[in-house]
Formats: sequence, structure tokens, C-alpha cells
Amino acid sequence: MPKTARSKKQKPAKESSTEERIKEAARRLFTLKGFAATRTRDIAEEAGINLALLNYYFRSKQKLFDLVMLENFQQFIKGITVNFMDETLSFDQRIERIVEAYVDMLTRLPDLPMFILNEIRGNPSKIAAKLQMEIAPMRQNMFTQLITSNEAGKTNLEPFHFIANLIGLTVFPFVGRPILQRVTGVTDDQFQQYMQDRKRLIPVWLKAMLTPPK
Amino acid sequence: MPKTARSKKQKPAKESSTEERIKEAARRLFTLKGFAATRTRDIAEEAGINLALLNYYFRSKQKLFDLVMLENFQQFIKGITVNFMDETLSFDQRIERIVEAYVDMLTRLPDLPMFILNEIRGNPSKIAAKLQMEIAPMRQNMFTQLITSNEAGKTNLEPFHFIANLIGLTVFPFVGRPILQRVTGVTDDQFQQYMQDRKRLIPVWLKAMLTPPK
DNA sequence: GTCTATAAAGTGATAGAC
DNA sequence: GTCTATCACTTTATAGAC
Repeated sequence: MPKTARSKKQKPAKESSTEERIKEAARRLFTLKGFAATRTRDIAEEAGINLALLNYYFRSKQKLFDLVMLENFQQFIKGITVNFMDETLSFDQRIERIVEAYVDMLTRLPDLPMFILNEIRGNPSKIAAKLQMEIAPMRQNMFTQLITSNEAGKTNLEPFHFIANLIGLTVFPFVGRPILQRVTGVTDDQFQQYMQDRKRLIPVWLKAMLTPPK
Repeated sequence: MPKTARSKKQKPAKESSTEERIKEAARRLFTLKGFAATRTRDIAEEAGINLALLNYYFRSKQKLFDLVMLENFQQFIKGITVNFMDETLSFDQRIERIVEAYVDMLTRLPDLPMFILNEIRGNPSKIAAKLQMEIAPMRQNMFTQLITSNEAGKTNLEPFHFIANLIGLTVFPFVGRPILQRVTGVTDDQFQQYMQDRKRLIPVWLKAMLTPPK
């Protein structure tokens, strides 16, 4: 007896349907604690429903996780790539856009990068390959820009370092926030303000890094 | 019947004692997959012994984890602070030493920072407070240096950003290595070489960031 | 759709033989 | 010290009533 393969439109009603509530509860807990440390009972409680209902809607913990995981992943990618492919922008402008989009996304979804990093470490092949594909055009564009600029003698920095610096400067403060805030002693409000400041600062820094220090 | 509180010196023999083998197996798995996702059976298998023996030596999964965790943590701290307190060094020289020590440690123990970050997120208070204490003198020193330098008009950067940049540039490539290597398409050997290059580059970059861009 | 009750499987820990 | 066998408990998933 195959299990009630629900047709996706049982409740045309707005949102905050039961299904949605479960999924969002799952997203919070999975993103915060990971797959193994999250119990289906906790998800059910967080969603304010019964355990059995979770399986009624999503069949299994693993399937629910995969769904949340996929959506998180797409959010993460979208936050980066969406502003980059505008052909009317200069290289510098694109960098500004990327940093701004990143900071805004991470401000809204601060647990996302740790989740992605943990998942990739657990399943090196599964998700990383897909990520590579999605990012390929961006990578290609950046690399050619940087390499030609290097060959023209205008800049002097391996593309690898540029990418590492871009992501490190932008993403790390969110990933390392607990340590960083402790060490520097800044409040939550101050932290948010600093992140906003970095939208302006990081592109300037990155540009300075490009030129040969000698 | 209290459980065999072993006196620490049952086997004066060299190392790779059973106890040590279990602990190292536990370190690998805990560091890689975290507490919840690691099963005691897996640790036993990885160590080439039986499950019961794990409990004989360490009493419980939690106690074994706490031990590994503490040692990892101390390694992490030692790697950073050891070179900083040499009073004969200039500020610039200290930064060079810190970056170098960090890169060397992370090259040996690449999974350590993710482990620490995950643990801190799980128990914000438990470990973070201790970390704050250990780092306090370094923080104090850096902050006063930077603030006086800012007030003298020689530099113009919030200490928060300096710390964030220092850690972000140094640690992030190791944390984000799976993504970074995919995106940039570099081999393992190239990655290691780039990390060595960064020992020299990061201090230069940090110094450039200190001066007002205007 | 939603619940209670329970089956089925997994996992940490111990007893007891050697 | 080390093993096998097993207990005790947790957790996922399902059956079945409403």
C-alpha cells in the first residue's frame, strides 16, 4: 500500500498551512543543529503539531531534510549570482553588488553559510558539484577579467586569492560571529552596523589588494 | 560498584596504546561529523577495538567527547597566542607571527576551526567564555595599539574590522576549502602552496587596510 | 487532516566470560 | 584488558481510530 502521494494542492488557502509550518520549523532546527542532532519530535513540537503529521506530509525525516536543504541551497546561490550577470556593469560595480547582496542575505539568514559548509563537508560530492555548476559563469567571468588585468600589468593577484578574500571578508564575520563578538566585545546592534559598513569597505579593500604591493 | 577508575599509568609502554587509539579515532570522527552524528560503534571500529572497551576506558560517549573537545580547543588557542606575547616584537611583526602560526596550525589540523565554530554555536556559553578569557590579553594589546594609532591619525580602521579581516583572511580558506577549491578549480597541492603564499600576503594586505582609503 | 498508540530499528551502556 | 551478548532507552515511522 503506497502512501498517500498527496497532490500538491490540497489547501489552496494562503500560507502558514500545516505543511508550510512543518517545513519552516524543520528549516530552523536543521539549519541550526544539523540533521543528526535534530529529532522529528522537536520539529513537530516547534511546528505545534503531532509527530505523525510530519510523516504524513513528508514521508520521512530524510526527505524533509533533503527538501529544506535544497531550498536553502538555492537561496544561497540566488543571493550571490543574481546581480552579477548584468552586462552593463563594470567589474568594480559587480563586486560592489555581490558584496551588498551577500551581506543583505546573510543578515537575513545568518545560519545559512554554516549549514552549507557542514553539508558540503559531510557529502563532498553531492552538493558541491551542483554548486560548481551554478557558479561556473561567475567564476569564468571573474577569472578572465583578473587574468587579462594581470597580464596587462595593471594588477598582480592570483584569481584564487581574490576569490578567497572576497568570500572570506564577506562571509566569515557571519560564520565566526559568536567568537568575533566575544573577542571584540561588540553588541548585537553594533555588529549589524559593522556589517553594513563592510558593504562599502570590502570593495575598497579588495581593489587595494589587487595592485602589486611590491 | 563504582567503575574501575583507572590509574592513568596502566601501560607505561610507548604510545598507540589502546586508550590512545580510541581517543584519536574519536577525535577524527567527532571533529569531522560532530557529536550527534558520530556513533560509539563507529569510533570502536575506527580504533579497531570493541564497543565495550570504549566505555571501559572513557565511561561514556559524552566524557570522551568532552576530553577530545578540550584538547582540540587548547590546541587551537595555543596555535594563536603563543607567538603574540613576545614583548620585543613590533605590532607588524606580531601580526606576521600570528598569521604564520595560524596557517601552520590549520595546515596540520584543517578540521579544527569548523569543529570549534560548530561547538560554539551549540553551546554559546560553555566554551566561548573560556575562549574569551584566553584571548583577552591579545585583544587588549591589539585594541590599544589600533586605537592610539587611529587617534594619532596614522590609521583609520575600527579594531573590530581589523580583527574580522585578520581571522577571515587567515581562517576562512580552510573552513571554506571544499567550496573554494571547486569554484577556483585548484588542486590539493596548489591549495597548500596558496596557503603558504598567504603567510606573506595577508600581513601586507592588513597593513594596507589600516590606512585611510579616502 | 489530525490524533494516540505502538511497532521497528538504532544506539549507548553494562554484565559477565575469558 | 578485551571480548560477546544483552539490556534499557531513544527515535523514526506506521497503523488505525476519529
